[in-house]
Amino acid sequence: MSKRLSKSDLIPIGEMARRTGLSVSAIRFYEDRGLIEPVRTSGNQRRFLRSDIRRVSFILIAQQLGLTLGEIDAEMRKLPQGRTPTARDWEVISRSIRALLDRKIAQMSAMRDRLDGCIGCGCLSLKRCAIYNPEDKMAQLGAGPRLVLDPPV
Amino acid sequence: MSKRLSKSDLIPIGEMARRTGLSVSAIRFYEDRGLIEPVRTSGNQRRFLRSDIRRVSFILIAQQLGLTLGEIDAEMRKLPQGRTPTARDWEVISRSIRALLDRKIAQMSAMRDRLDGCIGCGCLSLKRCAIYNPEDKMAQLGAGPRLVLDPPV
DNA sequence: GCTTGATCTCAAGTTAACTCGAGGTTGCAT
DNA sequence: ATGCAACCTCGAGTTAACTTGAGATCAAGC
Repeated sequence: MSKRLSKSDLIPIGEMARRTGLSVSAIRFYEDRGLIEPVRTSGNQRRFLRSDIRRVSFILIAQQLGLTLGEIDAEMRKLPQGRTPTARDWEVISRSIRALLDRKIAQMSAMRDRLDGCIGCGCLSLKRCAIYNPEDKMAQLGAGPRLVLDPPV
Repeated sequence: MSKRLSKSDLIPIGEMARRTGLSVSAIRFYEDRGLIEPVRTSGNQRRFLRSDIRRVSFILIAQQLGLTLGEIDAEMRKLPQGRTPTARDWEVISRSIRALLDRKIAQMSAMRDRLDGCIGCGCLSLKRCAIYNPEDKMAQLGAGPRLVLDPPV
């Protein structure tokens, strides 16, 4: 006899929302982004697997770490079957995230140190400022929305 | 006799763009945001003062430091006459920016450290994860666009 | 006086990560 | 069988920091 799917194994979106703390619309949005792929009932309603809760948890944790949904998606697609991460996967991924965080912190620290050297100089010259012009071209931040570090405190 | 305004003291927008490295549209945008206030010719064209170059430089430097235009605007309005910052002003402002940067770095470092404790645990549980749930409610990141630390490398 | 390049305004598009609302359908308990 | 909460889709709105484009006007040299 095969393992039956009990009713409680297929979770509707509202319950997903309650269990993960996300809003219903956010969950739908993640589906649009391709981060989760619920099945559908005959009546076209979403039904999630229990493993999707873990998957969403993973997304939320990674977000707390400052990854964008794009970066998170990339990490997850690196997994063998594109599957919900296991404990082992999580270890691999979290190491790579750590490296990413380290780089970002180093970048900000460098900026702060340059600022220290700048306090009191008052140069305010684009041509000479150590911050604005550290070794020619650090200003690779590109177009579009700029570096946003934090919401206004 | 009064000091005459020589032609070269009133800078048109195109020259501003060349001198600051900004695009013409970005300069207009900054004006819309109230960050700069050029005068107008009889024919309604913008003319900038030399001091506006310093003002724009200041904006660009502060942006490199990770401040939003809103934060920059706030800093500048703190100045005595809402004037283009002098060397002394710059010192005061840069100290306050430094403090801001320090806070942001500390926040990220704390997150990274929590990640370290997490590597290998594989819990992936929203209820128990130290990252997702550090002392109840660190998750004050709010709605709207999330923490974006860096453009994709 | 004419041409040409620089400017002008205003509206709409871009990216990220969602939210909100309208108008319509499903699923489950009674 | 019916009522109603929960679900569905789709389009538009939000914020930040700009860009792009259309259609019109200005400034300056020849």
